[in-house]
Amino acid sequence: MSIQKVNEFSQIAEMLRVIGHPVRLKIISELIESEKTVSELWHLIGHSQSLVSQHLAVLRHSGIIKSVRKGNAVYYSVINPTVVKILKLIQKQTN
Amino acid sequence: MSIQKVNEFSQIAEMLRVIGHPVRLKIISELIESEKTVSELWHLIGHSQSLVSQHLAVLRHSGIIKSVRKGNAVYYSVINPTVVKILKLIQKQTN
DNA sequence: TTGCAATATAAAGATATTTGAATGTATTTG
DNA sequence: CAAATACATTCAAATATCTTTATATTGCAA
Repeated sequence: MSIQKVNEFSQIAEMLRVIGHPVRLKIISELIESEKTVSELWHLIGHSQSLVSQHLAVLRHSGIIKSVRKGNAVYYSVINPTVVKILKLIQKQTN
Repeated sequence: MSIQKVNEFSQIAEMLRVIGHPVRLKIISELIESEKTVSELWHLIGHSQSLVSQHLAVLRHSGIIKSVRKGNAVYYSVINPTVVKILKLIQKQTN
């Protein structure tokens, strides 16, 4: 097994671990529907602003979502296409 | 958001978290190719028997793999179809 | 420029996970 | 039956993650 392969596995595992958290999974599924601000997410999900913001930071640091500031608000959206595909796959399985 | 939905999210997140570990991801990808024993896995992956066995237990408890004893050896294989689909999806993205 | 609304970050404490080492349990073979 | 092989479990230490609380930053409007 090459070093490349090992790194690949680690990176993929890391991505799966990051999306493998109930709050983050919920955030992602909301953001796939449409981009949203922190306060929209926070109210939708029913957790504190701080908690949502911190999970958003985790998702951002791992390159799964991006943020764009529009005035006072910060809009988040999903940018990792693999994550989108995984979520859609899961939704298909679940329904 | 219904209680059902919340539980669904938690269950899916849990599954993703479990497969989101480098050793477990490697184990799963080996087992998708073909069922294997602990000692085959252990030598393939390059970790101790104990470590591989423990991760196999985690995967087994979460219903992702099953074990079948054939005499002295215990054969493991993947039984969760969603996990298989996710792995195949990722492999497609990666190559 | 002061104050407010929105968001981000830091620190701390609680909890969970990971790992290695040691030990236990089946099963086969001599 | 005893020894060897294959695998599982348990325990403790190290490390990582999660949540809460408090505080900081940023942009805007008055």
